[in-house]
Amino acid sequence: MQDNDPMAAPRSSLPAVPAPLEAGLGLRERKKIRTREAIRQATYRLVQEQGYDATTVEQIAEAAEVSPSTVFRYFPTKEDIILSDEYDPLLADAIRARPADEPPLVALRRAMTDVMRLLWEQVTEEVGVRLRLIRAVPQLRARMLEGMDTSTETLLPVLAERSGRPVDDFELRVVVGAVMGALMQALFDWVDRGGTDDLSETVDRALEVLERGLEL
Amino acid sequence: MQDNDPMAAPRSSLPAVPAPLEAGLGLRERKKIRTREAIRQATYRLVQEQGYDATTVEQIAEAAEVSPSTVFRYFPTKEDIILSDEYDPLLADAIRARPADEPPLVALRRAMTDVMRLLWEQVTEEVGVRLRLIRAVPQLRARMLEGMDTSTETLLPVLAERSGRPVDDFELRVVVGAVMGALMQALFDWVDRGGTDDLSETVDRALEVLERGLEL
DNA sequence: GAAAAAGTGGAAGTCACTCTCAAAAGATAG
DNA sequence: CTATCTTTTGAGAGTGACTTCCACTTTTTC
Repeated sequence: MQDNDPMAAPRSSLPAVPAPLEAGLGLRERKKIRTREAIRQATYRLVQEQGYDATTVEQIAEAAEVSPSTVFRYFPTKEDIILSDEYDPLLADAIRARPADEPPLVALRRAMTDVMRLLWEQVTEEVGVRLRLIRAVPQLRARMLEGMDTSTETLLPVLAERSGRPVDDFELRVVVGAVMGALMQALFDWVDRGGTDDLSETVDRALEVLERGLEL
Repeated sequence: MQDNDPMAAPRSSLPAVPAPLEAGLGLRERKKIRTREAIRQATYRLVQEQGYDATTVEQIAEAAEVSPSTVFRYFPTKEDIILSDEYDPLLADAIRARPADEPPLVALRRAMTDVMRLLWEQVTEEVGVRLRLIRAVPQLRARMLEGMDTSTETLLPVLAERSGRPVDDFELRVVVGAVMGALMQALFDWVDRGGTDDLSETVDRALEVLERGLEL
């Protein structure tokens, strides 16, 4: 029992992927995926019905038909049940996939809107629910912001490579920070506007503002 | 008993001011200030000795010679003992104090470096300790980021006025978000570099990058 | 089919945080 | 300066997230 936390969840700022295809996996793995999904579903349902704070882990456990201790085996914290996802590597790949002669910021923008579009197509509804929750519950907002910091660390090496700068370059870091900050506000603005129109377009507009040089 | 939480602490992303002058206040007020300061001091000391998680509120209460319930009367959460400050209004004023013909971003940069310089002169040591803690403890980092979001909301109306845009203007929001994101990474970079050189200069350099248009 | 590995539930414990209430201390009116 | 009113405090009893530990069951492996 080397690895006593075999299902630790990566953290980021975007919704979780839908259940991966249960292909060619042992019974154990399939069950794990289902349990994980059951907990997540139960959580979303209960939280929408009763609110985040009013929903206890015990209730979640009961609804997902597992014990409370199992809930914590799958997710390190209650917050993570809602916040965990695995989009950072997706975004990193999307950037790497852009033509090498594209300037870093443009590549980042295109990659990001691509990923957003994908997201939007796959899990439209959940994106809205999640972002609305995050906007409303301070604890979740704080944690999402931490996720953005994590994303920053993921993105740094990728953009360092593309721009030919060292990973710990001051300007690079500042620029990535600016992008994340801008992105966040764009997402919030989208939620405040009702969260109905195309998310990827909102993101694209935000990053365009940065490219044009932050004129006001 | 209208106001049952008379000492609620404003939140932001910068260190707390040193104990305000206890001028012409009743005994009651003076005691409150001292209690608040005692709690804060005790917390800083214990946290540096034992680490953040290892320090319980009970210990803090004991060291500050108050009851645990009193600690929570003064600070809404343990995190706030370290994070609470009142710098947002200071920054807002500093911006308003800039000449009206200065472009918004320039005014913001100058105001911010001014405030940072002031901070640096007044509470050099605490700034370092605080930022190092924030960098190291995930919970605090998350909460600080939430503080940046709060700061964003404070700054928005001020910059809206200066730029002649509505407060809910999309581009405005994105730009302020970008500034805060950049600022944060600049602070982290400063901590990582040892936190010894001039903080206001670091901040100034970061905002310069934004003004120049995020080239990489 | 038996041993090994992995996953689960249950119980007991810690700690942040809330609520309530009565006692203490400071402000205020006469 | 004393009686009263108001604010602040501490004590105690919760709640709920999270941890740790252990015995038990289920899958995998040989």
